[in-house]
Amino acid sequence: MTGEDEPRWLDRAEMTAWLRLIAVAERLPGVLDTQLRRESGLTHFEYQVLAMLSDAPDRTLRMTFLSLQTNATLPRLSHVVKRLEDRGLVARSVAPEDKRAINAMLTDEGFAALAAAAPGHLATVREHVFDPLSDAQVRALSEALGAILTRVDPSGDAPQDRRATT
Amino acid sequence: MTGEDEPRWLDRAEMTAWLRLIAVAERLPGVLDTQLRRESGLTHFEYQVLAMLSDAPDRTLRMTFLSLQTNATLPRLSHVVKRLEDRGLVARSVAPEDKRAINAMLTDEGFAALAAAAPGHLATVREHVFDPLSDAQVRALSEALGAILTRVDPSGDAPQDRRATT
DNA sequence: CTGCTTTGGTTGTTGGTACAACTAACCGAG
DNA sequence: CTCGGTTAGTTGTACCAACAACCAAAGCAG
Repeated sequence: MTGEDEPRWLDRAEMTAWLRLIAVAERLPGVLDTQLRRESGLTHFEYQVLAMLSDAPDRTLRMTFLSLQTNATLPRLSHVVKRLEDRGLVARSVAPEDKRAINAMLTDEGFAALAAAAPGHLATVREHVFDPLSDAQVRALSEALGAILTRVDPSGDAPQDRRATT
Repeated sequence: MTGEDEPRWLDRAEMTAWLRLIAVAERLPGVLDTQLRRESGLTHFEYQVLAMLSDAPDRTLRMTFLSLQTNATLPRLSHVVKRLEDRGLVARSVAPEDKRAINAMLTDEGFAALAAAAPGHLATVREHVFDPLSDAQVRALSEALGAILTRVDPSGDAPQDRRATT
């Protein structure tokens, strides 16, 4: 059916890069989650949601937009936002102009929780990611990851730099 | 107690790199898992375990070593290997020289499952990761990730290039 | 304004991972 | 040889995410 050649194997340089990429992809989320949960009682994903909201006009965003920006499926976001709402960190309301849509808004308590969590999180990110990198390495890393993202996320929704995530 | 300064905020270049890094770390595992589960009935983590074993002498490795190489905790590996054993892809046996240790060995069926899964997986890796990268970008990515790994995984256990993972 | 399709979101279930507690084997000091 | 500590691994629980099924509002054809 798909009369394609056997794709060529990875050479040694590609293999090393690949092993390192999956190692980072596997371990980094755990590092971030562990620090945030211990010191702030937040998941890294919850932190991202709060951070996105804190930077939005009126601290308010649509669920669908949030799910794209945070690399999450909509069901996942729905569950998480419900828990955040139960904890008083976020409020939900029906959007006036489209009664299907839901606006998630960061509450004052949510903002306070984010502000309390941010310094420790930022320190962790610096320590584990940026401290060991030179400026040139940061640029090179960013460029390579950007190229990968065009394939992993063809719609190109993810990395809208809206100023504050960390 | 820890009389440290507020760590400096991320500048714009760092922010972009950071957003892209967490986007890749969040989405890439899902892409790999989805393809492998649909086409081969394997998790990416299960695939890694089988691949590590297939490249080892006698297709046999100790649980602890496997857990380090695959970036997994020991409890996680224990659960997964048990399931793989139930499916006949792996066999476990007590190590003769240390009766605490367990040797996991790839069975013939396990090797067959790996061989069947490999081409599709390799194609996915090429398509989503290496196709959009130049050789220079691969080298730069690898170098930056290596630097990050020294912090995320201080013991330096992860990326022993044992030839075959993908 | 009727019916079909698409879009936005929620809910239930299932499966996998983390964390903590536990058992068994090894090992070194007395 | 035995006793405390360490290492290797398993088991149970609790939580989080993926997937599928579902509901409601919007859009659009006729």
